[in-house]
Amino acid sequence: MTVMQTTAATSGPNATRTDICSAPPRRHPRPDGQDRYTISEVVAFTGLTAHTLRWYERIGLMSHIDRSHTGQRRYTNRDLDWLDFVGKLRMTGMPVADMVRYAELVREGESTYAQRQELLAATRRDVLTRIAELQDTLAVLDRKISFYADADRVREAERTR
Amino acid sequence: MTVMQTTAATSGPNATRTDICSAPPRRHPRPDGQDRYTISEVVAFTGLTAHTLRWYERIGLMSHIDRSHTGQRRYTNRDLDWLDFVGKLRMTGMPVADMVRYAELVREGESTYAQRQELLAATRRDVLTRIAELQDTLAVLDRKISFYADADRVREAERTR
DNA sequence: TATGGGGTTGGAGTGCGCTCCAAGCAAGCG
DNA sequence: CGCTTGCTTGGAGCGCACTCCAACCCCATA
Repeated sequence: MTVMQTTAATSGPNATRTDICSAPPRRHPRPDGQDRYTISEVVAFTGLTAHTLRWYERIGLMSHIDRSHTGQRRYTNRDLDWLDFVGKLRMTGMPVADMVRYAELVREGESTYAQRQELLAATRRDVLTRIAELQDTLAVLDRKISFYADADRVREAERTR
Repeated sequence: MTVMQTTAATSGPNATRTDICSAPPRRHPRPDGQDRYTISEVVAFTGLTAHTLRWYERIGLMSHIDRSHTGQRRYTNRDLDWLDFVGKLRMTGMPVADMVRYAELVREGESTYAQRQELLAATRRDVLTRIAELQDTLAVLDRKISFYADADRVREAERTR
């Protein structure tokens, strides 16, 4: 059975004073400066639907998105990073309401660092629990699968007996 | 970061010809023979609600449950084992409809061994993917958490400067 | 100028997995 | 006997996370 390792990351002193802390090693479709993506581009990049993107904005999961002169949304690289992170949180099973709460903390600024840290730490604990549960499930599946494999072997033996 | 190991299990030739293959190392509340649990006992054991237990039966996720002479449900150890397994499948994110499909295969008997094996193998692949995704998420969380920890440190330093 | 292809909105609808309700029945107890 | 407790049923309702609809706007190309 393969086993993955979690890399503990360091965020150096170059961490900028931005909403989205600690720049991820992600490559953006276009460099900063030319990052004014239409909603359909973001759909293509993220796999989310346009409905979902607009809905995220309505419920406050994304802060106000830039608009073109005709009122169309123009997403930035930073928005993509945030969507990336939201995707991670979604995978942990965190309810959308909690993500909105985190987004609000981000909008409130640096004074909420401690609360954000605690929220993420709690999430981290949940994730560890989830992983352990899944490992457990994996063991059960392996047991059952090998039961069926054995049954197959036995039948084969009987057939060629 | 700790890492769990998945134990590959063997199911010996003592595997009985039962619906619920390969007996788990689970301890039952009462030994076989005295296992006629009321619905509220099962609620206590499993953490599910009575509503959910009845619903599981209605949709075919559990085969018909024994009844007392007055028509009340009496669950067996085997039923508990099945609920245990269902709980594992639920944790993988498998839709209830798929679990019902598996339950149907079990009811159809030995002829469906191959299909069951394939279904479980697919589930197993999903679980591995999920675990990998969660490990990934963990790395992101760790990065952000340590960003906030660093920010804390810096502030502390500034305060006592 | 018409047509098509993108985008906008508020609000309604959907699918899943429960969750609850109302009405009723059987057993045990004071 | 009345009362409580625990169970029964079919069907309705709920919360979540989308998902879609209708009506509209803007702009580029034929």
